[in-house]
Amino acid sequence: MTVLIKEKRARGEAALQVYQALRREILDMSLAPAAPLDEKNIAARYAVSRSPVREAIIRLCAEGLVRTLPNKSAIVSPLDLEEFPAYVDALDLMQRVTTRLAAMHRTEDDLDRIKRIHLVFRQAWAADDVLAMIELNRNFHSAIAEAGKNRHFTMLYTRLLDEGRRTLRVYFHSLDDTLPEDLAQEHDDIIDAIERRDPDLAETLAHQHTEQMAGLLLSYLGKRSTADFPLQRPAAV
Amino acid sequence: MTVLIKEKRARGEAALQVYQALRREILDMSLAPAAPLDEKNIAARYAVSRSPVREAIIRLCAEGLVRTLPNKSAIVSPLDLEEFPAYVDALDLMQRVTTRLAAMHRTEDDLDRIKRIHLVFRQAWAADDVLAMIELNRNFHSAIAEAGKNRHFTMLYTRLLDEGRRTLRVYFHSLDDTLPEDLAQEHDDIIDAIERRDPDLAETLAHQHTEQMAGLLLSYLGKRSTADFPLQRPAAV
DNA sequence: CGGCATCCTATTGTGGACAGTTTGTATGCT
DNA sequence: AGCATACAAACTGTCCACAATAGGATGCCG
Repeated sequence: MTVLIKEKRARGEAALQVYQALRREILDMSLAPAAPLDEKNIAARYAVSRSPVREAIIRLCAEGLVRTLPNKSAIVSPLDLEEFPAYVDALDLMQRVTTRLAAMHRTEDDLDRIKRIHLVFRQAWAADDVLAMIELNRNFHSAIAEAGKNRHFTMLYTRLLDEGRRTLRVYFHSLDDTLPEDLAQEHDDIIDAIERRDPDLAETLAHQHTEQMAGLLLSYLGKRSTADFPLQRPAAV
Repeated sequence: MTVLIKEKRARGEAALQVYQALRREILDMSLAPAAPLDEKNIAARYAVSRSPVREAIIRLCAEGLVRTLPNKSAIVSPLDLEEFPAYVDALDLMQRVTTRLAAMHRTEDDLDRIKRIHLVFRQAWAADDVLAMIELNRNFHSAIAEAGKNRHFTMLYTRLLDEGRRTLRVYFHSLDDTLPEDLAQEHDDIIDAIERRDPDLAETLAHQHTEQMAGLLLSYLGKRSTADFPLQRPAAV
Protein backbone atom coordinates (compact mmCIF):
# COMPACT_ATOMS: atom_id res chain seq x y z
CA MET A 1 0.00 0.00 0.00
CA THR A 2 1.82 3.03 -1.22
CA VAL A 3 1.08 6.23 0.61
CA LEU A 4 1.47 9.42 -1.36
CA ILE A 5 1.81 12.46 0.83
CA LYS A 6 2.44 15.75 -0.88
CA GLU A 7 3.42 16.99 -4.28
CA LYS A 8 6.10 19.19 -2.85
CA ARG A 9 7.40 18.73 0.65
CA ALA A 10 8.81 21.54 2.75
CA ARG A 11 12.40 21.18 3.82
CA GLY A 12 12.51 19.48 7.20
CA GLU A 13 9.08 17.93 6.87
CA ALA A 14 10.05 14.59 5.37
CA ALA A 15 11.54 13.13 8.53
CA LEU A 16 8.66 14.45 10.62
CA GLN A 17 6.00 13.07 8.33
CA VAL A 18 7.59 9.64 8.15
CA TYR A 19 7.97 9.69 11.92
CA GLN A 20 4.33 10.55 12.50
CA ALA A 21 3.10 8.10 9.89
CA LEU A 22 5.18 5.24 11.24
CA ARG A 23 4.19 6.05 14.78
CA ARG A 24 0.54 6.00 13.85
CA GLU A 25 0.87 2.72 12.02
CA ILE A 26 2.62 1.16 14.99
CA LEU A 27 0.03 2.35 17.49
CA ASP A 28 -2.81 1.29 15.18
CA MET A 29 -1.09 -2.05 14.83
CA SER A 30 -1.20 -1.68 11.07
CA LEU A 31 2.39 -2.60 11.70
CA ALA A 32 2.23 -5.69 13.85
CA PRO A 33 4.40 -6.04 16.94
CA ALA A 34 7.78 -7.56 16.07
CA ALA A 35 7.26 -6.69 12.40
CA PRO A 36 10.55 -5.78 10.70
CA LEU A 37 10.98 -2.21 9.48
CA ASP A 38 12.71 -2.35 6.13
CA GLU A 39 14.27 1.05 5.53
CA LYS A 40 14.37 0.86 1.75
CA ASN A 41 10.82 -0.41 1.67
CA ILE A 42 9.52 2.36 3.92
CA ALA A 43 11.48 4.94 1.99
CA ALA A 44 9.77 3.82 -1.18
CA ARG A 45 6.33 3.82 0.41
CA TYR A 46 6.66 7.43 1.52
CA ALA A 47 8.57 8.57 -1.55
CA VAL A 48 11.60 9.77 0.36
CA SER A 49 15.15 8.58 0.68
CA ARG A 50 16.44 6.44 3.50
CA SER A 51 17.82 9.36 5.51
CA PRO A 52 14.49 10.66 6.85
CA VAL A 53 13.33 7.09 7.41
CA ARG A 54 16.42 6.43 9.46
CA GLU A 55 15.82 9.54 11.52
CA ALA A 56 12.23 8.49 12.17
CA ILE A 57 13.29 5.02 13.25
CA ILE A 58 15.91 6.38 15.61
CA ARG A 59 13.36 8.66 17.25
CA LEU A 60 10.83 5.85 17.57
CA CYS A 61 13.54 3.71 19.07
CA ALA A 62 14.26 6.35 21.69
CA GLU A 63 10.53 6.35 22.47
CA GLY A 64 10.56 2.62 22.95
CA LEU A 65 8.14 1.91 20.11
CA VAL A 66 10.72 0.14 17.96
CA ARG A 67 13.80 -1.84 18.78
CA THR A 68 16.98 -1.74 16.70
CA LEU A 69 19.20 -4.74 16.25
CA PRO A 70 22.77 -4.25 15.02
CA ASN A 71 23.12 -4.74 11.28
CA LYS A 72 19.59 -6.06 11.14
CA SER A 73 16.19 -4.60 10.48
CA ALA A 74 14.65 -2.64 13.31
CA ILE A 75 11.45 -4.24 14.53
CA VAL A 76 8.27 -2.90 16.04
CA SER A 77 8.53 -3.36 19.79
CA PRO A 78 6.80 -6.58 20.76
CA LEU A 79 4.01 -6.53 23.34
CA ASP A 80 5.79 -7.97 26.32
CA LEU A 81 3.18 -9.34 28.68
CA GLU A 82 5.84 -10.46 31.08
CA GLU A 83 6.28 -6.94 32.36
CA PHE A 84 2.61 -6.19 32.61
CA PRO A 85 2.74 -5.68 36.40
CA ALA A 86 5.55 -3.14 36.15
CA TYR A 87 3.64 -1.36 33.41
CA VAL A 88 0.49 -1.09 35.50
CA ASP A 89 2.50 0.13 38.49
CA ALA A 90 4.03 2.87 36.41
CA LEU A 91 0.78 3.81 34.71
CA ASP A 92 -1.02 3.95 38.03
CA LEU A 93 1.51 6.21 39.71
CA MET A 94 1.73 8.54 36.73
CA GLN A 95 -2.02 8.67 36.37
CA ARG A 96 -2.40 9.51 40.05
CA VAL A 97 0.22 12.21 40.11
CA THR A 98 -0.74 13.88 36.84
CA THR A 99 -4.43 13.91 37.73
CA ARG A 100 -3.67 15.28 41.18
CA LEU A 101 -1.48 18.00 39.73
CA ALA A 102 -4.17 18.81 37.18
CA ALA A 103 -6.64 19.37 40.01
CA MET A 104 -4.13 21.71 41.59
CA HIS A 105 -2.87 23.69 38.63
CA ARG A 106 -5.51 23.51 35.91
CA THR A 107 -6.62 26.72 34.22
CA GLU A 108 -10.01 27.33 32.65
CA ASP A 109 -8.47 26.69 29.25
CA ASP A 110 -7.13 23.36 30.41
CA LEU A 111 -10.56 22.41 31.69
CA ASP A 112 -12.19 23.38 28.41
CA ARG A 113 -9.77 21.29 26.45
CA ILE A 114 -10.32 18.29 28.66
CA LYS A 115 -14.10 18.61 28.46
CA ARG A 116 -14.05 19.00 24.70
CA ILE A 117 -12.01 15.84 24.26
CA HIS A 118 -14.28 13.93 26.59
CA LEU A 119 -17.32 15.11 24.64
CA VAL A 120 -15.90 13.61 21.48
CA PHE A 121 -15.01 10.51 23.48
CA ARG A 122 -18.66 10.10 24.45
CA GLN A 123 -19.70 10.54 20.85
CA ALA A 124 -17.29 7.83 19.77
CA TRP A 125 -18.69 5.64 22.53
CA ALA A 126 -22.22 6.25 21.26
CA ALA A 127 -21.09 5.38 17.76
CA ASP A 128 -19.27 2.23 18.94
CA ASP A 129 -16.11 3.50 17.29
CA VAL A 130 -13.59 1.65 19.38
CA LEU A 131 -10.50 2.81 17.53
CA ALA A 132 -11.47 6.43 18.03
CA MET A 133 -12.23 5.77 21.68
CA ILE A 134 -8.80 4.35 22.30
CA GLU A 135 -7.15 7.37 20.75
CA LEU A 136 -9.47 9.80 22.51
CA ASN A 137 -8.92 8.07 25.83
CA ARG A 138 -5.24 8.64 25.33
CA ASN A 139 -5.78 12.29 24.42
CA PHE A 140 -8.11 12.79 27.37
CA HIS A 141 -5.55 11.66 29.91
CA SER A 142 -2.80 13.42 28.04
CA ALA A 143 -4.72 16.70 28.26
CA ILE A 144 -5.14 16.18 32.00
CA ALA A 145 -1.44 15.60 32.35
CA GLU A 146 -0.71 18.79 30.43
CA ALA A 147 -2.92 20.67 32.86
CA GLY A 148 -0.67 19.39 35.64
CA LYS A 149 2.19 21.47 34.23
CA ASN A 150 5.04 19.09 34.84
CA ARG A 151 6.62 18.09 31.57
CA HIS A 152 8.57 15.20 33.09
CA PHE A 153 5.46 13.46 34.37
CA THR A 154 3.58 14.29 31.20
CA MET A 155 6.29 12.82 29.06
CA LEU A 156 6.51 9.49 30.86
CA TYR A 157 2.74 9.27 31.18
CA THR A 158 2.02 9.86 27.50
CA ARG A 159 4.70 7.33 26.63
CA LEU A 160 3.00 4.79 28.83
CA LEU A 161 -0.39 5.62 27.36
CA ASP A 162 0.96 5.16 23.85
CA GLU A 163 2.54 1.84 24.70
CA GLY A 164 -0.75 0.81 26.26
CA ARG A 165 -2.82 1.72 23.22
CA ARG A 166 -1.72 -1.44 21.49
CA THR A 167 -2.55 -3.62 24.46
CA LEU A 168 -5.95 -1.95 24.70
CA ARG A 169 -6.59 -2.76 21.06
CA VAL A 170 -5.90 -6.41 21.66
CA TYR A 171 -8.19 -6.40 24.65
CA PHE A 172 -11.09 -4.52 23.13
CA HIS A 173 -11.04 -6.78 20.12
CA SER A 174 -11.59 -9.64 22.49
CA LEU A 175 -14.74 -7.94 23.77
CA ASP A 176 -16.12 -7.88 20.25
CA ASP A 177 -15.56 -4.15 20.18
CA THR A 178 -17.99 -3.30 22.92
CA LEU A 179 -16.95 -1.21 25.87
CA PRO A 180 -18.21 -0.89 29.42
CA GLU A 181 -19.79 2.50 29.98
CA ASP A 182 -18.11 2.70 33.38
CA LEU A 183 -15.03 4.17 31.76
CA ALA A 184 -16.89 7.19 30.42
CA GLN A 185 -18.60 7.67 33.77
CA GLU A 186 -15.24 7.55 35.52
CA HIS A 187 -13.96 10.17 33.13
CA ASP A 188 -16.90 12.39 34.12
CA ASP A 189 -16.06 11.99 37.78
CA ILE A 190 -12.40 12.79 37.20
CA ILE A 191 -13.37 15.93 35.31
CA ASP A 192 -15.58 16.98 38.20
CA ALA A 193 -12.80 16.53 40.72
CA ILE A 194 -10.42 18.56 38.57
CA GLU A 195 -13.00 21.26 38.06
CA ARG A 196 -13.62 21.48 41.81
CA ARG A 197 -9.86 21.56 42.39
CA ASP A 198 -9.97 18.56 44.71
CA PRO A 199 -6.54 16.92 44.40
CA ASP A 200 -7.21 14.07 46.82
CA LEU A 201 -10.44 13.06 45.15
CA ALA A 202 -8.89 13.41 41.70
CA GLU A 203 -6.01 11.17 42.69
CA THR A 204 -8.31 8.58 44.22
CA LEU A 205 -10.51 8.48 41.13
CA ALA A 206 -7.48 8.26 38.87
CA HIS A 207 -6.24 5.32 40.90
CA GLN A 208 -9.59 3.54 40.72
CA HIS A 209 -9.64 4.21 36.99
CA THR A 210 -6.32 2.44 36.56
CA GLU A 211 -7.42 -0.43 38.76
CA GLN A 212 -10.59 -0.78 36.73
CA MET A 213 -8.66 -0.90 33.48
CA ALA A 214 -6.05 -3.28 34.84
CA GLY A 215 -8.76 -5.51 36.23
CA LEU A 216 -10.51 -5.70 32.89
CA LEU A 217 -7.26 -6.54 31.14
CA LEU A 218 -6.40 -9.17 33.70
CA SER A 219 -9.78 -10.84 33.42
CA TYR A 220 -9.20 -10.98 29.70
CA LEU A 221 -5.76 -12.47 30.10
CA GLY A 222 -7.20 -15.01 32.51
CA LYS A 223 -9.88 -16.00 30.06
CA ARG A 224 -8.93 -19.30 28.55
CA SER A 225 -11.06 -21.07 26.07
CA THR A 226 -10.18 -24.69 26.83
CA ALA A 227 -9.51 -24.56 30.55
CA ASP A 228 -12.78 -26.21 31.49
CA PHE A 229 -13.02 -28.32 28.39
CA PRO A 230 -13.00 -31.97 29.39
CA LEU A 231 -10.23 -33.91 27.66
CA GLN A 232 -11.85 -37.15 28.64
CA ARG A 233 -14.60 -38.15 26.35
CA PRO A 234 -17.89 -37.35 28.09
CA ALA A 235 -19.78 -40.32 29.34
CA ALA A 236 -22.29 -41.69 26.87
CA VAL A 237 -25.82 -40.48 27.42
CA MET B 1 40.69 19.70 20.41
CA THR B 2 40.60 16.84 18.02
CA VAL B 3 39.73 13.49 19.53
CA LEU B 4 41.17 10.47 17.81
CA ILE B 5 39.34 7.29 18.65
CA LYS B 6 40.36 4.14 16.88
CA GLU B 7 42.40 3.19 13.89
CA LYS B 8 39.69 0.90 12.63
CA ARG B 9 36.13 1.18 13.81
CA ALA B 10 33.71 -1.73 13.86
CA ARG B 11 30.65 -1.33 11.71
CA GLY B 12 27.88 0.18 13.81
CA GLU B 13 30.21 1.64 16.43
CA ALA B 14 30.65 5.09 14.96
CA ALA B 15 27.22 6.39 15.87
CA LEU B 16 27.40 4.83 19.33
CA GLN B 17 30.81 6.28 20.09
CA VAL B 18 29.85 9.75 18.97
CA TYR B 19 26.67 9.48 21.01
CA GLN B 20 28.49 8.44 24.16
CA ALA B 21 31.23 11.02 23.70
CA LEU B 22 28.79 13.87 23.09
CA ARG B 23 26.67 12.78 26.00
CA ARG B 24 29.65 12.75 28.29
CA GLU B 25 30.80 16.17 27.13
CA ILE B 26 27.34 17.60 27.70
CA LEU B 27 27.02 16.18 31.21
CA ASP B 28 30.57 17.27 32.07
CA MET B 29 29.69 20.69 30.71
CA SER B 30 32.72 20.52 28.45
CA LEU B 31 29.98 21.54 26.09
CA ALA B 32 28.31 24.50 27.73
CA PRO B 33 24.53 24.74 27.95
CA ALA B 34 23.08 26.42 24.86
CA ALA B 35 26.29 25.75 22.94
CA PRO B 36 25.60 25.06 19.26
CA LEU B 37 26.39 21.59 17.92
CA ASP B 38 27.92 21.98 14.50
CA GLU B 39 27.53 18.70 12.67
CA LYS B 40 30.45 19.15 10.29
CA ASN B 41 32.67 20.27 13.12
CA ILE B 42 31.76 17.33 15.34
CA ALA B 43 32.12 14.94 12.42
CA ALA B 44 35.66 16.19 11.89
CA ARG B 45 36.54 15.97 15.58
CA TYR B 46 35.54 12.32 15.76
CA ALA B 47 36.78 11.46 12.29
CA VAL B 48 33.43 10.25 11.00
CA SER B 49 30.95 11.55 8.48
CA ARG B 50 27.88 13.56 9.36
CA SER B 51 25.50 10.58 9.39
CA PRO B 52 26.62 9.07 12.71
CA VAL B 53 26.80 12.54 14.22
CA ARG B 54 23.26 13.19 13.10
CA GLU B 55 22.11 9.93 14.65
CA ALA B 56 23.81 10.79 17.93
CA ILE B 57 22.19 14.23 18.00
CA ILE B 58 18.75 12.79 17.33
CA ARG B 59 19.13 10.35 20.18
CA LEU B 60 20.37 13.03 22.54
CA CYS B 61 17.44 15.16 21.47
CA ALA B 62 15.02 12.39 22.39
CA GLU B 63 16.72 12.22 25.78
CA GLY B 64 16.23 15.92 26.31
CA LEU B 65 19.94 16.72 26.48
CA VAL B 66 19.97 18.69 23.24
CA ARG B 67 17.36 20.72 21.45
CA THR B 68 17.02 20.83 17.68
CA LEU B 69 15.90 23.93 15.83
CA PRO B 70 14.66 23.56 12.24
CA ASN B 71 17.35 24.33 9.70
CA LYS B 72 19.62 25.54 12.44
CA SER B 73 22.29 24.03 14.62
CA ALA B 74 21.10 21.87 17.45
CA ILE B 75 22.10 23.30 20.82
CA VAL B 76 22.94 21.76 24.16
CA SER B 77 19.81 22.01 26.29
CA PRO B 78 20.05 25.12 28.44
CA LEU B 79 19.74 24.86 32.20
CA ASP B 80 16.25 26.19 32.63
CA LEU B 81 15.92 27.39 36.20
CA GLU B 82 12.35 28.43 35.58
CA GLU B 83 11.20 24.84 35.79
CA PHE B 84 13.24 24.01 38.82
CA PRO B 85 10.17 23.31 40.98
CA ALA B 86 8.73 20.85 38.46
CA TYR B 87 12.10 19.18 38.23
CA VAL B 88 12.36 18.72 41.98
CA ASP B 89 8.79 17.41 42.14
CA ALA B 90 9.60 14.80 39.51
CA LEU B 91 12.93 13.89 41.04
CA ASP B 92 11.38 13.53 44.47
CA LEU B 93 8.59 11.25 43.36
CA MET B 94 10.88 9.09 41.27
CA GLN B 95 13.44 8.87 44.04
CA ARG B 96 10.76 7.86 46.51
CA VAL B 97 9.19 5.21 44.32
CA THR B 98 12.42 3.70 43.04
CA THR B 99 13.93 3.53 46.52
CA ARG B 100 10.75 2.02 47.92
CA LEU B 101 10.66 -0.58 45.17
CA ALA B 102 14.33 -1.34 45.76
CA ALA B 103 13.57 -2.08 49.40
CA MET B 104 10.85 -4.44 48.24
CA HIS B 105 12.49 -6.25 45.37
CA ARG B 106 16.25 -6.01 45.82
CA THR B 107 18.34 -9.14 45.54
CA GLU B 108 21.64 -9.77 47.27
CA ASP B 109 23.41 -8.93 44.03
CA ASP B 110 21.59 -5.62 43.80
CA LEU B 111 22.62 -4.80 47.36
CA ASP B 112 26.24 -5.68 46.64
CA ARG B 113 26.29 -3.45 43.60
CA ILE B 114 24.80 -0.54 45.53
CA LYS B 115 27.25 -0.95 48.40
CA ARG B 116 30.22 -1.18 46.06
CA ILE B 117 29.27 2.04 44.32
CA HIS B 118 28.75 3.80 47.62
CA LEU B 119 32.16 2.65 48.81
CA VAL B 120 33.79 4.31 45.84
CA PHE B 121 31.59 7.34 46.49
CA ARG B 122 33.01 7.63 50.00
CA GLN B 123 36.52 7.33 48.62
CA ALA B 124 35.83 10.14 46.20
CA TRP B 125 34.44 12.16 49.07
CA ALA B 126 37.60 11.54 51.09
CA ALA B 127 39.68 12.58 48.12
CA ASP B 128 37.57 15.70 47.52
CA ASP B 129 37.00 14.59 43.94
CA VAL B 130 33.75 16.40 43.27
CA LEU B 131 33.38 15.40 39.64
CA ALA B 132 33.67 11.75 40.56
CA MET B 133 31.21 12.22 43.38
CA ILE B 134 28.59 13.69 41.09
CA GLU B 135 28.91 10.78 38.70
CA LEU B 136 28.97 8.23 41.52
CA ASN B 137 25.95 9.80 43.17
CA ARG B 138 24.13 9.33 39.90
CA ASN B 139 25.28 5.73 39.62
CA PHE B 140 24.35 5.05 43.23
CA HIS B 141 20.77 6.12 42.78
CA SER B 142 20.62 4.50 39.38
CA ALA B 143 21.69 1.19 40.90
CA ILE B 144 18.96 1.52 43.51
CA ALA B 145 16.42 2.16 40.80
CA GLU B 146 17.59 -0.92 38.91
CA ALA B 147 17.04 -2.95 42.05
CA GLY B 148 13.42 -1.76 42.00
CA LYS B 149 12.88 -3.73 38.79
CA ASN B 150 10.61 -1.28 37.00
CA ARG B 151 12.22 -0.10 33.80
CA HIS B 152 9.78 2.77 33.32
CA PHE B 153 10.60 4.37 36.63
CA THR B 154 14.28 3.64 36.18
CA MET B 155 14.29 5.30 32.79
CA LEU B 156 12.66 8.53 33.88
CA TYR B 157 14.68 8.63 37.08
CA THR B 158 18.05 8.20 35.39
CA ARG B 159 17.07 10.82 32.87
CA LEU B 160 16.28 13.24 35.65
CA LEU B 161 19.52 12.39 37.42
CA ASP B 162 21.48 13.05 34.26
CA GLU B 163 19.77 16.36 33.67
CA GLY B 164 20.51 17.23 37.27
CA ARG B 165 24.20 16.42 37.03
CA ARG B 166 24.83 19.69 35.27
CA THR B 167 22.94 21.70 37.86
CA LEU B 168 24.86 19.92 40.60
CA ARG B 169 28.10 20.88 38.94
CA VAL B 170 27.15 24.52 38.95
CA TYR B 171 26.15 24.30 42.58
CA PHE B 172 29.15 22.42 43.88
CA HIS B 173 31.49 24.79 42.14
CA SER B 174 29.87 27.53 44.14
CA LEU B 175 30.78 25.72 47.33
CA ASP B 176 34.44 25.80 46.31
CA ASP B 177 34.22 22.10 45.62
CA THR B 178 33.53 21.05 49.16
CA LEU B 179 30.60 18.86 50.03
CA PRO B 180 28.55 18.35 53.15
CA GLU B 181 29.13 14.90 54.60
CA ASP B 182 25.40 14.59 55.29
CA LEU B 183 24.85 13.27 51.81
CA ALA B 184 27.12 10.30 52.34
CA GLN B 185 25.51 9.59 55.69
CA GLU B 186 22.07 9.73 54.09
CA HIS B 187 23.27 7.25 51.50
CA ASP B 188 24.31 4.93 54.32
CA ASP B 189 20.89 5.17 55.90
CA ILE B 190 19.14 4.47 52.60
CA ILE B 191 21.30 1.41 52.06
CA ASP B 192 20.38 0.17 55.53
CA ALA B 193 16.67 0.57 54.86
CA ILE B 194 16.99 -1.29 51.57
CA GLU B 195 19.02 -4.03 53.19
CA ARG B 196 16.42 -4.45 55.94
CA ARG B 197 13.68 -4.46 53.31
CA ASP B 198 11.83 -1.58 54.94
CA PRO B 199 9.97 0.16 52.09
CA ASP B 200 8.39 2.87 54.24
CA LEU B 201 11.65 3.89 55.82
CA ALA B 202 13.46 3.73 52.51
CA GLU B 203 10.89 5.99 50.91
CA THR B 204 10.99 8.46 53.79
CA LEU B 205 14.77 8.65 53.68
CA ALA B 206 14.73 9.06 49.91
CA HIS B 207 12.30 11.91 50.30
CA GLN B 208 14.43 13.62 52.94
CA HIS B 209 17.44 13.12 50.69
CA THR B 210 15.74 14.99 47.88
CA GLU B 211 14.58 17.73 50.22
CA GLN B 212 18.10 18.11 51.53
CA MET B 213 19.52 18.42 48.03
CA ALA B 214 16.82 20.81 46.89
CA GLY B 215 17.31 22.91 50.00
CA LEU B 216 21.03 23.20 49.38
CA LEU B 217 20.43 24.21 45.78
CA LEU B 218 17.82 26.74 46.79
CA SER B 219 20.07 28.30 49.38
CA TYR B 220 22.68 28.63 46.68
CA LEU B 221 20.26 30.22 44.27
CA GLY B 222 19.22 32.62 47.01
CA LYS B 223 22.79 33.57 47.71
CA ARG B 224 23.45 36.95 46.20
CA SER B 225 26.75 38.68 46.48
CA THR B 226 25.68 42.32 46.43
CA ALA B 227 22.29 42.17 48.10
CA ASP B 228 23.54 43.67 51.37
CA PHE B 229 26.22 45.82 49.80
CA PRO B 230 25.53 49.47 50.56
CA LEU B 231 25.27 51.56 47.42
CA GLN B 232 25.55 54.71 49.42
CA ARG B 233 29.11 55.60 50.20
CA PRO B 234 29.76 54.70 53.85
CA ALA B 235 29.98 57.63 56.19
CA ALA B 236 33.48 58.88 56.73
CA VAL B 237 35.16 57.54 59.84
C1' DC C 1 24.27 58.12 10.46
C1' DG C 2 20.64 54.51 10.69
C1' DG C 3 17.57 51.23 8.44
C1' DC C 4 16.37 48.18 4.76
C1' DA C 5 17.09 45.32 0.68
C1' DT C 6 20.27 42.25 -1.66
C1' DC C 7 23.90 39.09 -2.14
C1' DC C 8 26.97 35.63 -0.24
C1' DT C 9 28.46 32.08 2.56
C1' DA C 10 28.06 28.40 5.79
C1' DT C 11 25.25 24.81 7.45
C1' DT C 12 21.36 21.70 7.51
C1' DG C 13 18.09 18.32 5.21
C1' DT C 14 17.88 15.03 1.78
C1' DG C 15 19.23 11.93 -2.05
C1' DG C 16 22.21 8.55 -3.61
C1' DA C 17 26.48 5.34 -3.68
C1' DC C 18 29.46 2.01 -1.63
C1' DA C 19 31.19 -1.45 1.65
C1' DG C 20 30.53 -4.82 5.30
C1' DT C 21 27.13 -8.19 7.40
C1' DT C 22 23.68 -11.12 7.66
C1' DT C 23 20.35 -14.31 5.93
C1' DG C 24 18.70 -17.61 2.82
C1' DT C 25 19.81 -20.98 -0.70
C1' DA C 26 22.23 -24.33 -3.07
C1' DT C 27 25.68 -27.74 -3.20
C1' DG C 28 28.67 -31.31 -1.53
C1' DC C 29 29.87 -34.52 1.96
C1' DT C 30 28.91 -37.89 5.67
C1' DA D 1 18.45 -37.88 4.73
C1' DG D 2 20.91 -34.56 7.40
C1' DC D 3 24.56 -31.42 8.28
C1' DA D 4 28.19 -28.22 7.04
C1' DT D 5 30.14 -25.15 3.89
C1' DA D 6 30.12 -21.77 0.20
C1' DC D 7 27.86 -18.56 -2.55
C1' DA D 8 24.59 -14.88 -3.52
C1' DA D 9 21.19 -11.44 -2.65
C1' DA D 10 19.67 -7.90 0.26
C1' DC D 11 19.95 -4.81 3.77
C1' DT D 12 22.24 -1.77 7.08
C1' DG D 13 25.90 1.61 8.36
C1' DT D 14 28.64 5.10 6.53
C1' DC D 15 30.27 8.44 3.32
C1' DC D 16 29.65 11.93 -0.03
C1' DA D 17 27.10 15.34 -3.08
C1' DC D 18 23.63 18.67 -3.79
C1' DA D 19 19.83 21.97 -2.84
C1' DA D 20 17.48 25.00 0.27
C1' DT D 21 17.64 27.93 4.04
C1' DA D 22 19.42 30.99 7.74
C1' DG D 23 22.64 34.50 9.11
C1' DG D 24 25.85 37.89 8.09
C1' DA D 25 28.08 41.32 5.09
C1' DT D 26 27.57 44.84 1.85
C1' DG D 27 25.62 48.56 -0.41
C1' DC D 28 21.82 51.77 -1.15
C1' DC D 29 18.49 55.02 0.39
C1' DG D 30 16.15 58.01 3.72
